Amino acid sequence: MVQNEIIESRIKNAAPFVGCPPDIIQGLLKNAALQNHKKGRLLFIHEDPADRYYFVVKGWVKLFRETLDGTQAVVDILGAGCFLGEKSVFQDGEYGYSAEIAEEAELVSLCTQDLKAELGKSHELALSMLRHMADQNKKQDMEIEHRALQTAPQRIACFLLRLVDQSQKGTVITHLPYDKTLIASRLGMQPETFSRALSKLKQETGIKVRGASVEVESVERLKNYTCQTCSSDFPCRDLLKKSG
Amino acid sequence: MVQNEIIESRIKNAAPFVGCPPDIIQGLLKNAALQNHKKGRLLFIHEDPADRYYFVVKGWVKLFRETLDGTQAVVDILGAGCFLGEKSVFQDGEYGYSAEIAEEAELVSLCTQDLKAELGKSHELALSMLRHMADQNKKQDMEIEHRALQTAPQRIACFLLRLVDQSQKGTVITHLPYDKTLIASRLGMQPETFSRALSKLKQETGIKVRGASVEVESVERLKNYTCQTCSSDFPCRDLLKKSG
DNA sequence: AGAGTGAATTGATCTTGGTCAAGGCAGTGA
DNA sequence: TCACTGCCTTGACCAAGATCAATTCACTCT
Repeated sequence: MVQNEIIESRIKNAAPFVGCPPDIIQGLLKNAALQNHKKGRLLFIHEDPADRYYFVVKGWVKLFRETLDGTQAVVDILGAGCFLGEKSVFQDGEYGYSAEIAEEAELVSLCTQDLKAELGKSHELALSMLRHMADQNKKQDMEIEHRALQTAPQRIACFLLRLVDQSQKGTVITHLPYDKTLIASRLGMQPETFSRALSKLKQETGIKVRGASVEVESVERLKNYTCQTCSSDFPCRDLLKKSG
Repeated sequence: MVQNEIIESRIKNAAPFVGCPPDIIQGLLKNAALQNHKKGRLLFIHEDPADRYYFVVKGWVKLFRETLDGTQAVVDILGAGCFLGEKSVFQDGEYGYSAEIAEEAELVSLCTQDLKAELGKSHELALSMLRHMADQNKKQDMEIEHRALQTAPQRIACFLLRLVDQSQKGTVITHLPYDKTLIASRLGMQPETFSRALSKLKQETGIKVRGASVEVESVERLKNYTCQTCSSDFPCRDLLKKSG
């Protein structure tokens, strides 16, 4: 059971599970499995019956929905430390979106039935899951606000601010975590718009971009440019709380 | 304690409280009070410490946030059967938005401390609150999708479809629940855009509008016009579940 | 009935981002 | 090294919705 120990060490401190007694954690992990997936692999499809949910150890997963007329809307891109499909337990046992591997990923696959069962047993688990859901809620709230009020360059700046360690002074260098096209879809814009908006952002805030690496000369300047049209002060409240 | 009985009868079957044992309900209502408020009354402000949360018995409440540069973004408009401010319990005891009476309203004001205490005691309450939060989540998901993919006339049509009893055949007549300006802000558009989009909708789907009353000749035609750009079939899943 | 108020409509113009088309650039594989 | 592929960028044009300004409409108050 070496694999199980690895899984346990990675997952037991994840947001929805903190503070749970060990036997509940064991119950949750009863049917867990560590998996590796290649880019492009489809994990599940919107409205399919949900038997598994997942925890991201490494890599990136794209969540999206498809409309009747075929358009694809990206819901989120999840990285290490995030869960996906876990909310199906409260939503008639169906997935609320489709999920596809965006960059080669290592996942823990878990059983939704186990989650349901343990939720019924453990009050602690229910409470931390509640906190987790509330955080998700807040995150979506901000997403709605951002999409409504921010311009394309501001949305990119906001994305960058969330990448950099905000406590740092002076010049900071970061790397875009995945393709620009994917970032664009994550931010709800077209690749062309992303490209142009990034150019504008360079002019306006003095950042420098070469390939995937971004040099932010003054975090302050980025904040001034972006956070005016936001209802909460920077650093954003949801930054410290991870898990999708 | 006549007032308490009135309150209890109205609130005990609300989504987050269903299936709770009577003593827990009593605990929740310990510091409850029935209130009447005039239009324009500010209930609480974004990021203020949250001591009360509310249940809407009658009327309409506007939820919104204000950005640093003064723009107001409407989060939602809540009617009878909805809660507001209840999520503060999981969000560091702060309100996630400001709330203002949009149309003369009757509310039950409840104590967040009591909610917190009872959540700690009752596993049932935690579980139904969890379901409630999941529904909210789904609702927000749809909101994001709609704002991204629907045109202004489609958003209005979607709003109308949610007003009419969808099972009805033939011509249906509804009434807009509040001012057009308010509906516009709820749908994230300007009043002018709303007006023009409504005209277009009249042409395209044959609906008739006079003042606040709307005559829908064919619900089917409205669906065809709107639901193409949506990822879930009509009738939308979230329709049956109320409570904001 | 008439004045006054706020909501709603309409027109003209502008801005943002989307769409379509054409290249450019970087990494891969023979 | 050279083609091939996919990602990214750039340009020209378009469409949706925002903005600004001017009425018009509906309702209340006197």
